[in-house]
Amino acid sequence: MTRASTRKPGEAGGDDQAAVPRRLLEHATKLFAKKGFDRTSVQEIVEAAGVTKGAMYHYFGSKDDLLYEIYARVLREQTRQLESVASSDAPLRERLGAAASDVVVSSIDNLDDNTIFLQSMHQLSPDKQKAVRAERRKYHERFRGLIEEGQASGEFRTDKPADVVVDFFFGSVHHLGSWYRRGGTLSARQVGDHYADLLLDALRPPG
Amino acid sequence: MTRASTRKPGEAGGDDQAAVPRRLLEHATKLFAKKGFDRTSVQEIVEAAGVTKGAMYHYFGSKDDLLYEIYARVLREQTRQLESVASSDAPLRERLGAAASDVVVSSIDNLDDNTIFLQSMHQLSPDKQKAVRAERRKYHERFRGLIEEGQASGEFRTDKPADVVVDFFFGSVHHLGSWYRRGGTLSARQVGDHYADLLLDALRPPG
DNA sequence: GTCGGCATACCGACCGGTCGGTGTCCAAGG
DNA sequence: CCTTGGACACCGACCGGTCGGTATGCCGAC
Repeated sequence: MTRASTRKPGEAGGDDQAAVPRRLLEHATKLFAKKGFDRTSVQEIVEAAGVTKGAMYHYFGSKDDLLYEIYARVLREQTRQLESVASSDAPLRERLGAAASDVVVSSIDNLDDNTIFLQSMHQLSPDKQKAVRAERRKYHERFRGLIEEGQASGEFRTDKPADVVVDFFFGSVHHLGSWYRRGGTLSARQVGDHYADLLLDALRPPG
Repeated sequence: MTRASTRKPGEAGGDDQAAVPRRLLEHATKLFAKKGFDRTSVQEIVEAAGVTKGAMYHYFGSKDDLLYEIYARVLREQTRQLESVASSDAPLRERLGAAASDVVVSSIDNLDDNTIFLQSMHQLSPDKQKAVRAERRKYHERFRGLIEEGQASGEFRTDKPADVVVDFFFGSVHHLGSWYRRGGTLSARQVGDHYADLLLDALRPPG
């Protein structure tokens, strides 16, 4: 019977013909999010993707690698997005609000990746974990910079350390996956705007 | 050689003599928090606790049971605390502030339990998971009640759904474990008060 | 013919859970 | 006081099964 397809490896097509690494990543993401990293066997992943273990270990060095690639993709995308918003020349409140709302929307759009991030990060090998953390910290620092800018200009309260506010906010963001359900009453953008408002208003100088 | 101790089973003592179930729970908590539920073998737990597998399966029906007991303990304590604060006759803002600050402090005091909650809940058997979720929802509903009370009285803004605010806040709380480190510059209570302030100020009617 | 891109068969390690047995304490009988 | 018996707490060897990873072979393209 042989796996259908006489196509070239890199060639795109319908769904079946999508590049093997992409299919693997895609199905691994879904399974990791649904059952957790440890509970998902390599066998399940390759079956879902319609290939065999040989194929997987041809493209990825280990099961860990699969997880790491998922992280890296998410981090790259979020970092890119933040950088683009934060460095515009709009007023500070708008930039922070947009950054906050955007990260919520993108977290909801990719709820699976978000869930994995939350639950499985500590299962990565120590060095890969370190790499992820470093990237993550850079992201947080960029975000914190926006808050500190507003504190320096007097727009934001100064009685709350900026890093506490950052951790406060990203805690909320990371936990979206535990309550947000598609098809609910709120769209991703609505939640994003609510969250952004709550953040900005929490930052108003006390009076 | 025989396990030292001619004490009666229930009898308390130093550390070695603490009741076996307690010791198991204690070490299981630490190990689960450090390495995750799936990555921790029953063998490791019983070795850390200084007993054998036989002893563990004498007191707990399964590895899942161990995890469930840890959850249940935390939930009972937090629910008790919230109920006590929420039903006092202090002004609303004080009650909500105290509830918020308290849950942060208790989450930090038991960072391990908190970490486990975050990472391992989905590894419980479905029925136990359901039980935990139900208890958790009751807790959130009680908390939400406080916010709705303030919205009804005009003290709090009404343009943000109370349940969104609750999820926003508890996201932050659940994520304390990913950044708070003992020995840092902030005490648990300081963080709690910061978080409570941020929540209360985010709830001020917009102006 | 040889090289990338897979498939297939298989290995060794480990893991949760079980189960027959053992030591200890206590209560009752003599 | 000593014996007996049996409940309770625990021991530790063992088992079936699973999993990540590997070794090897095949096959079409160049």
